[in-house]
Amino acid sequence: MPQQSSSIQFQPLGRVGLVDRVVTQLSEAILQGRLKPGHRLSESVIAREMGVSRAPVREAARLLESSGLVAYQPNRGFFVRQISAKELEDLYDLRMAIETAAISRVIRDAPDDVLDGLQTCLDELRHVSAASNNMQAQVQADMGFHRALIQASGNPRFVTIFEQIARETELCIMVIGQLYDDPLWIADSHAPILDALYARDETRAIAILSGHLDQARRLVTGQFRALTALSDAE
Amino acid sequence: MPQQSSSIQFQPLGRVGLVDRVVTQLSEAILQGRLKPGHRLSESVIAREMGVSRAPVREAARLLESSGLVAYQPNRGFFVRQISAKELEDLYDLRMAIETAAISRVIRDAPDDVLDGLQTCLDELRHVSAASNNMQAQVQADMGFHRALIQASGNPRFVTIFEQIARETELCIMVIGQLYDDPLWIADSHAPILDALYARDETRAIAILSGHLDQARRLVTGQFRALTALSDAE
DNA sequence: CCGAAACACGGTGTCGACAGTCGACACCAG
DNA sequence: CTGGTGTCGACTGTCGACACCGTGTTTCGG
Repeated sequence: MPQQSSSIQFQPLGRVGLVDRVVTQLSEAILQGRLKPGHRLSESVIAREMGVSRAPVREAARLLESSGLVAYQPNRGFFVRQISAKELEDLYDLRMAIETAAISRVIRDAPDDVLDGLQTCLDELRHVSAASNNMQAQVQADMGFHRALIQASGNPRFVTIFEQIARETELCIMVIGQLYDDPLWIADSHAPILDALYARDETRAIAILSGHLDQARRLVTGQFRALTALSDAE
Repeated sequence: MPQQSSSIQFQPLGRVGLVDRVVTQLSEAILQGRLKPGHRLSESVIAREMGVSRAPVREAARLLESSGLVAYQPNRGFFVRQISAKELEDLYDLRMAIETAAISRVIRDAPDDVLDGLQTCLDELRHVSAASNNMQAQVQADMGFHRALIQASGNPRFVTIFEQIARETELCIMVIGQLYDDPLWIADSHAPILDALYARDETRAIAILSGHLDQARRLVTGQFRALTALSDAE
């Protein structure tokens, strides 16, 4: 009866361990705002609710800590990370450093067909921001372009740091709720960067990117400051 | 002795848990070369040798993973991180990005007395490299100056990333064994950076730092490539 | 003699339990 | 009312045990 000859009938069924599943559930809950910043993550409660023991939950929490979504206090446990306005500013400084460095490497090393991949991301971004009112989708597409830019640098370490920045920024934007008033601005502000890349004009590309990020920083931190000041007052 | 009032008689006694102690022991063993890159870290063996259970060892290993000293393979365990030559190059690219960004912030924001702190580090560095033949001490002093520079930027995130870079670089240098032939070069190549900082000349400071790091990168990666090619051949 | 399946072993993944610690609330003296 | 103290519940820190997985070895059919 085991007809299991050489064919491919079954895909490897979710061979993911418990830790990964807990990580997924927790990070989704956090990034969807169901677990708010500052909220205490009780290992016991989570373990009970997910039907697993505390060990995988604990490891998942440590993993989430190193990706910046939760904070750990010795003998007190894990809390959903509360990012301050200063930290958000610092985050944009770091992002500026990484992305400008990535641009230099891209202009120096990346062939034109890699840039074509970026063009695809840009089209996708333009399409999403024109068609949809879903802010989260717009943010995702925006991040997608920057992610592709950094991947094009060929430095995996840039990518991991960017992923962390993206997650934490997303966490802040989640707090804000609504962000852009002009969806078209997004795509239009990315296109000149790609133009400069095709032209291999490093100075111009960096200048434009800096301006773009500065504008985003002002927009995001401004609204974030307003929101946190509001909720602190309560 | 001034009659200290009832405020400070006791210092908060260090409440270090088992995890921290395991982390310390392991990272020291790795950084001192007693555990060589690629070596498997068996939780059970370490736990038995340190007289603790596997749980703290496991957590310590996860911590060391996020600081880049060990690598984790699912269902296989933890291994002392083996850094490739490409990764080492990428590491220097990242370091360049962080340090140049830090310099911009320092020149823009840091008052002169912070720069005086850097001067102290530089003196220390000069003293160590002139007096001692201990390579490890020289590397420490060198990193100390760069660490102070980055701390002066006022962005804690730069600092954490630098700490990670420093640890991994140290891991590579440990593999090499002997590095500098001219100890005086070290101090002399740092001084102009500080001069440019005092002069608030951002372009010059960045140019000098870039040159300095490029030189260090060439020196380190060159020897590293030679060494790893040698040990791969065996 | 050789290849594949069964096996044994050491390892990790997960679990439930117990002791140590923290924070809140009630309690007490002044 | 106020500052300090005792008590308690909930949680984390750590442990030993067991099942499962990966890997090298043995065994068996050809």
